[in-house]
Amino acid sequence: MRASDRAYQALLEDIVEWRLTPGTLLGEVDQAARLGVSRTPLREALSRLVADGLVTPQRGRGLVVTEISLHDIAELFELRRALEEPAARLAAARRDQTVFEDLQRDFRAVPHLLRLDDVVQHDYFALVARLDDAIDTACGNAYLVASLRGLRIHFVRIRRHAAADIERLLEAGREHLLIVDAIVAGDAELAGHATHVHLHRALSSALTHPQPVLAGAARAARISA
Amino acid sequence: MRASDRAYQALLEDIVEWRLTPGTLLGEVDQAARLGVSRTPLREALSRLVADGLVTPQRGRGLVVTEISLHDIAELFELRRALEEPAARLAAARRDQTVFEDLQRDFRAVPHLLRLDDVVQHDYFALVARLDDAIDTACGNAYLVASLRGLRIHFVRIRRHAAADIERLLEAGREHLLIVDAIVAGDAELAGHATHVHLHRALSSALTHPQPVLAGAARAARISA
DNA sequence: GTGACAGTCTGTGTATACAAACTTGGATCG
DNA sequence: CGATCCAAGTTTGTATACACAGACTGTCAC
Repeated sequence: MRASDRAYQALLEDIVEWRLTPGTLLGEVDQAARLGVSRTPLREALSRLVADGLVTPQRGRGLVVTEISLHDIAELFELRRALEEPAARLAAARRDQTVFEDLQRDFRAVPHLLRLDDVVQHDYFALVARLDDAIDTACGNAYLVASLRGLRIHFVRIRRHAAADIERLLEAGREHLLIVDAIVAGDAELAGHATHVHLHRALSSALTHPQPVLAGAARAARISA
Repeated sequence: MRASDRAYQALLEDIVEWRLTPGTLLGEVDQAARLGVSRTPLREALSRLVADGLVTPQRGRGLVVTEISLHDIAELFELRRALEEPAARLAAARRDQTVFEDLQRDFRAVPHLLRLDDVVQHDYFALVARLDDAIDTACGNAYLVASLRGLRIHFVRIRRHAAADIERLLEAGREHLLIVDAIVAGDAELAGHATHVHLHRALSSALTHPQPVLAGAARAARISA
């Protein structure tokens, strides 16, 4: 594996897992030393992260981990709606039915999954990731999928510290199930609208339960400013 | 200006203007020598182009200028619809009215613009670019705008050698005018649907008038394969 | 005491040198 | 005659060194 790939993966993980918090200055020599690579591959990794939007060049300071505010989250949800509604519609029209029938079974079992203990929350996210992959494959549009992948990186960062309200997860499971049902039925309109509903609920939940980490991020931003 | 930026701009122009045709192998030493920069900034420029989707890593051969087929164009139009419809809707809701009233005047004058001679086609594209910028500003969503910008790069490449049918351009002007009218009126539904109509017509036109360059690209691909 | 200027220092941008991997051509063996 | 292996060359990946620019600090002058 290439050193630049390792550096990219390591930095991506660190940012997404909030080990590198928003506003953190990413000096090339520091990070290169920390990750055990030289500056050349590290710079490539950083430029990829800039392209992803996880790192921002800040005039006079260098590269910093991108800040994320509640307003950013609202904008991200707007873009997500723009991309995921058409993706769901296209998936409903072009799907491989058996794949989504499997997902149907698994999403019906979500209440079981979440009732056991709260470590299984991870399993639930893995299931959602499977749905995302299935939709990506089914919608059959490489450019759309590329945009979706770029967008989802931001959401795994947000989700890491989202309020893990079990009631909300169960509700989200039901919303996802409806999307899957619609795709199985080949009902593009319903798939799109069910996606709209799901994103609306998810955003409402995110905005009414302000996440502690975001408050922390805002504080860090004020300090570093 | 940084050497990596100059290299990026130069390569971008070369690809978009079809001086570097699809399938062309971009050797690092060759291009670095041609552009008068060393390999380090050139590699950064290439990685940005890969992120843009204009250059593709081809296993075993190195980096090549991305191929573009009629199928790709259809997929690009799907993504464009996904992004531009919501952008138009948001712009209608959040616009600064005076900006779009100016555009209204200019789009009404398009028949004049195009009747003079066919060099002015360039002025027409500049006007469309102004509309794009106005919508970007008005829709007030940085993430959506970033995705749109990434997408538009592909369309300037396609458009360079699109069949310059004057009738189609006049029709496109009328379609754009309707979008502007809807935004001025604050009618989000109409803005979205007018955008849909415009993109549908544009795609139909692109598919029914197969562009000679794309045929050339396909031939080049066969030769290099 | 405050402001401005200069010097130093840190950090990014670029170039070059070196190493490793892959491809291609040729030669040898089956 | 064909296939496989080896070797050489080309090309990418990585490291390091050097140069330049911008920011901070200290001192001097007003």
